[in-house]
Amino acid sequence: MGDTELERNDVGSAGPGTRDRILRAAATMLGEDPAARLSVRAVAARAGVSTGSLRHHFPTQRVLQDAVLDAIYDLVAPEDPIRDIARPARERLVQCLRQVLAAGGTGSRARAAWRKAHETFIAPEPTEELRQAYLAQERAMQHRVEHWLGVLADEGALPDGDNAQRARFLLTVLNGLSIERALPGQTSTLVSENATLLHAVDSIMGGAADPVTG
Amino acid sequence: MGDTELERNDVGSAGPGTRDRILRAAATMLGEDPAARLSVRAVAARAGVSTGSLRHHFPTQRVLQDAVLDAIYDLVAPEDPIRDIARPARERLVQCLRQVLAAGGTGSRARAAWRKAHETFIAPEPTEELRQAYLAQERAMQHRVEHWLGVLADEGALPDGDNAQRARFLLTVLNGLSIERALPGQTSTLVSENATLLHAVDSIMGGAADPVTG
DNA sequence: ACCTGAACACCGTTCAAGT
DNA sequence: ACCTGAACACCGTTCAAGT
Repeated sequence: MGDTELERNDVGSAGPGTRDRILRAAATMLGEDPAARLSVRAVAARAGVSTGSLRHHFPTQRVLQDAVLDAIYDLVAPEDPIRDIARPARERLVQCLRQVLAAGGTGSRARAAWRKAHETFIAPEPTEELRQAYLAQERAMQHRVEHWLGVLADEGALPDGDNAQRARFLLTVLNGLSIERALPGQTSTLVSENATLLHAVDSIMGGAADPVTG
Repeated sequence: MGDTELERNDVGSAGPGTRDRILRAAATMLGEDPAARLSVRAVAARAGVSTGSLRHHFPTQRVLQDAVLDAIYDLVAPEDPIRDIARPARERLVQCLRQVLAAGGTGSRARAAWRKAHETFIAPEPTEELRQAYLAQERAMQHRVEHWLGVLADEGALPDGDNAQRARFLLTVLNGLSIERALPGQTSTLVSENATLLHAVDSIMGGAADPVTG
């Protein structure tokens, strides 16, 4: 995996090639509107290509969307801790998740973040447009976590299984931890948050016999 | 609250009424296949009703799906199922957790619940008084979950371990699922929420070898 | 108020046909 | 191998028309 690049034009000859043009068009559309749906026809039209041609390069809509996300991540995030093969797999995964969590901040920053989330996504009536905007974010996160799981699976550190569902599970745990950071509890955030994260990771890695209990 | 019922036929007169028939049809379809997509036409046909009529009772697809979930939870969870020794332990625990989740509602009710939570606990500066108020709630929930774990442990259905930490973990998952219900995603709430809940329970019961993967 | 069914504007995927 | 565009079988939503 990881064979996703936006550019690799061979010699002078012609322009970027159809595959790239499609990827570019889709990325541009996402740039203009993060909630863009990237339908076959819309992307094909934007790339100046037929739907059949698009399907030839990206046999399925899911493949297209993943490829676009991969291409964007390739541009934007050169490396992350998941590739640090010196350290054990589960430790790296926890590290990655902790990074996501850290982005939400703690204390008043966490509260501000959720205030924002509440204002934009929860308070207003959920129009179709809003739903799409949120789904775009969610899909990006989901894809990121799935990417990490994919790396571990390639190493053989993760048993075969439904990585999409595993990612959903981990994201739910992250959401739970994140909202708890914004709530006025005290609870040994330091200890119990970490235990929860570790347990969640262990539960998908199938390694530990009796997790959580410590 | 709790105004979601599958049945409440008045006197003799006619059958269940269109709204109920639709709800029943959808619930049946979910029973047959938990991954059913519940499209307008499929549900309408199954209920023996026109798409227009379906739309009259459920103005949007999202409303339909929320209503079905509410109806199912209403049917299925009348009172504390933890002591129902006829059924397997993990099933009962899932049931209890689902009940907690159901109390938060779906759709606009879920959003209202989180709006309230936001107003009272997240938005204001966390005074000591506020923290105590929240902690009281949290402790109640924690205690409830620990109670369930205690019952299962007494049966020998749960390996020895730190039930407090296990409860914390489960509450975090519930928080995550609950906030996701208030967010405008669509994501097969029906399927993936259930998978997440099952996985969370399996992970603390230490039973399954390779959970989540299905 | 409740219900019908056609119509509209979209989907994703398939495929014979071209170059 | 790559590309085209029509065709198929679906969507969710809207709406004039009936009762």
